[in-house]
Amino acid sequence: MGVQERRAREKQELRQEILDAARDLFIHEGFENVSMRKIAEKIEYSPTTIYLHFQDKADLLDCVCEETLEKLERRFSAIRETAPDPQTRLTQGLRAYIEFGVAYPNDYRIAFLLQFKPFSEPDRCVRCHSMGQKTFDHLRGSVGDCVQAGVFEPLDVEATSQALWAAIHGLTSLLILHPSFPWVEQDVLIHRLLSALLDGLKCPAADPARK
Amino acid sequence: MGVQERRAREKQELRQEILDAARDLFIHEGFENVSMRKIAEKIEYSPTTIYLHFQDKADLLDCVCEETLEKLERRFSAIRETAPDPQTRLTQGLRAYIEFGVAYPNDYRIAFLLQFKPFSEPDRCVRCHSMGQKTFDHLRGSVGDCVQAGVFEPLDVEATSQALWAAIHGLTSLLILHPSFPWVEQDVLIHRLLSALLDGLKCPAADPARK
DNA sequence: CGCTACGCTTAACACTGTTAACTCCTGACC
DNA sequence: GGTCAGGAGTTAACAGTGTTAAGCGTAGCG
Repeated sequence: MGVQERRAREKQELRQEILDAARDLFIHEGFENVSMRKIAEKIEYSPTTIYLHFQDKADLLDCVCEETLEKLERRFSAIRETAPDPQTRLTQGLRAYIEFGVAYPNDYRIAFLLQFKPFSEPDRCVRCHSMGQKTFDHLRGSVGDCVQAGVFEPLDVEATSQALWAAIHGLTSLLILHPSFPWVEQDVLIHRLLSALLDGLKCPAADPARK
Repeated sequence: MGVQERRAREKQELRQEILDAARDLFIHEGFENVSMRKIAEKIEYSPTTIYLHFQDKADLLDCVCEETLEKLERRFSAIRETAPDPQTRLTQGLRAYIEFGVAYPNDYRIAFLLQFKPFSEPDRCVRCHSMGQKTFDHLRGSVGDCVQAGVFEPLDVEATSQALWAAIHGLTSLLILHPSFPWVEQDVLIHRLLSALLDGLKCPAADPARK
């Protein structure tokens, strides 16, 4: 009886242990600098043991990526709870996205920069795919609410959400990938991007104080 | 006498041959799927010959990247010649950037997505670094001209240029890296991003026809 | 002719992800 | 209690990677 449950639990525990080790190494040493043997060494098992719990290295990455997206999703949920109105919810969400990426560059890299490679089978990264959708829903919801509230002109919510994501992803990934570029002060840059974007969407009547 | 010149020329020719083979393979099979041995096989030399002309694989990538940036820079130069006014020059430039990335995804990937990795010595990618600056100068120039011409409000040209680059890089790289994402029609998306951005920068007085 | 310099190759090293074959132990059944 | 099955974990190996050290062979010079 209960022996099976115990075994299953132990198996699950080891799986989590592998995942923790992998995430830790990926983040601190970079995905491509971490070998299966290094992960194995960290958890003090043989390399092949990992393959009893994960299909391959990409599968491991997929699972780590899912956890990262969950973390990001929780931030958005928290903002949704506390933001007083649609516009600040949207603004805070966009800022939080960029700041998340800057604060955890390697997490971000795993989730958005190297998870989806060209020349790889498209049926990969199943886990993080659905989690990614869930995260994007927050953005879509925020934009939709802004339109409903009359903050934005009536516009294509889907296209606008995608455009906003693209813009903030661009800034985040450039800050991560090109740290040596002579960027202006980070807050200034973020503010410049967000204000340009949002000013371009706002209903003129909604904010007469706009100079 | 002249034998040295001939030898130098032959050396240069082989170097270019390696570069051509490498670029071709990188673009068609993806950088990480191309080994030094594959490149060597293509040019019918031994793998170690490559090391007589390039420091290592990353150096090869750097050179390919430089060529790509030159190609992009030539596009911008062409636009500069033909565009009738600053605003259309800027718009066309931004569009051209995105379309370049979409048309040559692997070139773009090499130049902007995997050239600058974290965890790599910062003194790498020397060549493409300066070429990248030259390319960015076009954008900065366009934005500056728009401000001068009164199309844009007086604004921080540097920060705005960087924000614009970030936004279009974001869209370009997402379209490349996440082709399976349910994107809206591409032209709609590009237009949505650009119009939101530029509307947010324009001097209200400059375009009274704005609805 | 002898020699040197250099272009190029062979062989090797220390890795990589991944698989097949094997061991060994534990729990279940007769 | 003895036998057997299953499965967790191992070792050994394969085919490949980037890169380097050592050696070969020839072309050009004195």
